[in-house]
Amino acid sequence: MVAQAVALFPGGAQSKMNLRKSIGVLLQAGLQAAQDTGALPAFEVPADIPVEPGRHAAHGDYGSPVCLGLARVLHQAPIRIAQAVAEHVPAAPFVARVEAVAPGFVNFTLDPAWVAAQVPDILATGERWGSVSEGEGQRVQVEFVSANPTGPMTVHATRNAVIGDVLARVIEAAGYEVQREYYVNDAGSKVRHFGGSILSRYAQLFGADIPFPEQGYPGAYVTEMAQQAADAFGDRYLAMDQAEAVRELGRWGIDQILKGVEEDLALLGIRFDNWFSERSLYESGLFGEMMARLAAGGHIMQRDGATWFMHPDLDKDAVLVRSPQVIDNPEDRPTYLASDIPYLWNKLVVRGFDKAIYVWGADHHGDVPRVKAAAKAVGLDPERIVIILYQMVTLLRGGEEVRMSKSSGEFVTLRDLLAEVGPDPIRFMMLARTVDVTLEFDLDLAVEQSDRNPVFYVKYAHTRIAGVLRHAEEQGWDPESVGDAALLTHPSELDLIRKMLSLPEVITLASTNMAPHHLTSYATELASLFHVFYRDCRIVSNEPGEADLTRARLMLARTAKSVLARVLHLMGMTAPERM
RNA sequence: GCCCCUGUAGCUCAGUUGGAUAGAGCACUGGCCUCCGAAGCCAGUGGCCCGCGUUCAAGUCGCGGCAGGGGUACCA
Repeated sequence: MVAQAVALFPGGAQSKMNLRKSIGVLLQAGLQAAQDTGALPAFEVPADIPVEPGRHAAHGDYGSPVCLGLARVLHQAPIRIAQAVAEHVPAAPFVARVEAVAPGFVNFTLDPAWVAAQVPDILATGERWGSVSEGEGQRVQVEFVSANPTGPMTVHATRNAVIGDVLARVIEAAGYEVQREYYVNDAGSKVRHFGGSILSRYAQLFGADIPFPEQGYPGAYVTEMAQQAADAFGDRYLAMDQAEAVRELGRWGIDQILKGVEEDLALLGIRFDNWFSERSLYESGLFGEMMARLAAGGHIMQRDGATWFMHPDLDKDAVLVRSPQVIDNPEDRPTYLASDIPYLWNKLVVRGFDKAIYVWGADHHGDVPRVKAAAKAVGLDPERIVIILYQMVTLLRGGEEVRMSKSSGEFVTLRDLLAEVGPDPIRFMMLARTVDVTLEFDLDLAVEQSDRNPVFYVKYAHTRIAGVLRHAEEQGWDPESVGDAALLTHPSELDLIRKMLSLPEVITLASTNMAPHHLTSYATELASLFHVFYRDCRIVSNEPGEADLTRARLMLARTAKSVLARVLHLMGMTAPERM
């Protein structure tokens, strides 16, 4: 045993690493030490050591299969390697036992006294508990929602909003500097179609007949907007040139819609640092610069009077950038890709973000290779682009799917959901699945305030602790007193603390995998372990001789409450004192 | 046709990048409040779409099927 204490996990606010990684570092040291003493032949210590939480009590708290993989390189039985490593792992204050177990796992058991001693640190760290420094201050941008501003937020866009927002929160907790941006698609033909739709309805109010655009927006909200326009502006748009009226009403309409989107998102607890106009990419001349840059690189081709983008990575020979069907304004008919290229340049070069994260519905998956190819073509590293694709949402009501169709203008909006369900269940339900699966959103379940609804389980644990703390105060206990953590020795107490100690790992996992759904399962597990602790351990005891234990348990309860609040807030949910 | 996602318990889903005995909620059955919030806890029933392959080890990787959803460039 190498007599070298390793301060890998200082705990508290200074904690920059998670326990799993610390165990990995210990294993690396053990692998090296075993070679140095000749217990193992020389080989290169792997840079990345797999460590995972033990799934069964017999496996300890963490285990690593690294020696199973080394068996081939070293031409030795994995169990022999594991034994050699286990003997050479340096001592660390948080590890009580290191064992080699057949067929070749190295298992670690945390020291219970160390575990208990972390409680005051976690409590003192408060809402910063769980933060890690993976990001090392890198500046990243998360662009999300970015729904067309031609109609209210749909449930599909709501999933986007929740994923993007929670991702941003998690990435911040992982040590990145994050900007949240909404990309406003205010260029192109849809503004015209939208403006034309409003104008047509508007004209009807004055008894005039302006045909409804073929690709117009039929929803009832358009008619309501026309009424608002009539109230605010009178009939002035009938007097002016029709194309001009379409343009002005289109821009006015977009502003109205965006205001509504901003309000609805605020009710969900989501705000953006920046709203970025697509049109500005054309007005600033950046689009032209990018086209010139692409042309210089031989990536532009003219065909049928249109402009096409070419790149060897594409499965098609070329992708349309700009259409020949230009009328008066040449910027009116760009394609999606056209603005995406200058936008990307703006993010990564002009504004200098280290990474650009996009949250897209899976129906856009076909655009991924194009944007990556465009990045390469203008000389940007495609690794700096991270695109999260999430699958569709289906709504259930009364056990049946609610059919939605944007073309008919009939769809359930975020505003409907907020009125019917409220922000917390929306967020939890939208978050509880991986982005890769179609989300089934059960409206009846979401509104149901019962034990069938998982949303309330976590919040209930928080309020339950709040209730216990209130009770303690009524009994004369000082809720702020710091107890003696060494008295926390019950298995249910230690299980609860170990779960709290693993929050940094969850944040690392969710951030590196861009998988915010891990938070929901963590929150549920943490709540569950509190309930078990509550069942097994009387917190507030007036028995003589149990005053110190009560103080210690009150401290643990407050700590659990703090960590629960931290997780709820990472998910953008409230942590109520009563419910 | 081609591309992407999915297929795990009766239902809805996890499964920490290939590890040890595959987990949770709901539903169903039975138990637990004269003491801190029973929106809670405990116990029981029950599962990896099919085939081949890679590997010491496959729910996880590869190939081929089957099934469902999405996309397929002038709407973005």
